[in-house]
Amino acid sequence: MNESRIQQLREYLNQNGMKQTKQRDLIASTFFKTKKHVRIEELLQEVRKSEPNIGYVTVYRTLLLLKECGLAHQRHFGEGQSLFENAGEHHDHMICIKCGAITEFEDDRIEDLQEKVCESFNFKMVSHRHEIYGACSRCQKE
Amino acid sequence: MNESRIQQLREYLNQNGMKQTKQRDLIASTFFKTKKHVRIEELLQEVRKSEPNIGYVTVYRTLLLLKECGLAHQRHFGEGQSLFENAGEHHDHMICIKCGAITEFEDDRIEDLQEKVCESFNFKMVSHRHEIYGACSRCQKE
DNA sequence: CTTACTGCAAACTCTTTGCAGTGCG
DNA sequence: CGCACTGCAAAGAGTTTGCAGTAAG
Repeated sequence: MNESRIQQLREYLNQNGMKQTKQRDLIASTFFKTKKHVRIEELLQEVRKSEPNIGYVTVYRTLLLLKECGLAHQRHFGEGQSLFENAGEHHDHMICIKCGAITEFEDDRIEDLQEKVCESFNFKMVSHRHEIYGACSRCQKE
Repeated sequence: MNESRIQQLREYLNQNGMKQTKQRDLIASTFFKTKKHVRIEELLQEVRKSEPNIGYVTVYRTLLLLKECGLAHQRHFGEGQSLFENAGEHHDHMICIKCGAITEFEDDRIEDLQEKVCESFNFKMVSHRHEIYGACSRCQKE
């Protein structure tokens, strides 16, 4: 699974005369291991466990690269920093406005209706985001 | 319509020992006249037509105030600045990734399914955003 | 008169770019 | 070896805060 993505990245690098480096390998494979959404700073901390000298900018640029070749999506929940998520793991999000917990959901019926809405506007969908904000079950009790 | 919102704002101000000022009145009423999404800078330009000395910060703080009392929503499409939109004019958005045009849509069936998803997760929805990115009909032709 | 508001300027936060040195191919 | 990549440091973009003067109640 991760292997095929690393492979995909390598092909992209080759095709564009870009180089494979140990930083990119490390950052990408760490990112692919991450299931959840990750912010640049978090991923930086993570990769620094193996390579303490890696810079913020390299992580940043590698994520942009992954985004470019379609292996990552960049999201902007609420305010503040970007979060990156693995492409292919598409899902929508429920975000708790109290504790910040992010729960994922997927509903094919919603996806279908979405397609229909697009058709009716003659709009060609490339991607979408659907986020629900509210209180998660744990926070409702308090 | 706008009147009742201004009224609502005034009540909120009173209840919280805050003051009614000509800047707030102007900013709020200009905001309520704006149907579409507005960024701070745009609203600033608009109100400066009547009151050239109004500062960015005042517009900013007034928008936060409106958000606080539920009269505005703050959104973060893509990257960059925030956009504020009138509460009550709920709709979802289709954003053209070429020309940036924002089209609004609403689909009750989607809203219903959304409610159901929340129920199944025991999640209490407060608000949501649903955005579709792609090419608008005009840009598809090019 | 007292207390909140305004508007300037400055501080912050996160992102993006410039550049000299490093290392892949 | 040449050219792309790294990592630092500095520049940007947008937002947020501190403060002295001003005005609402």
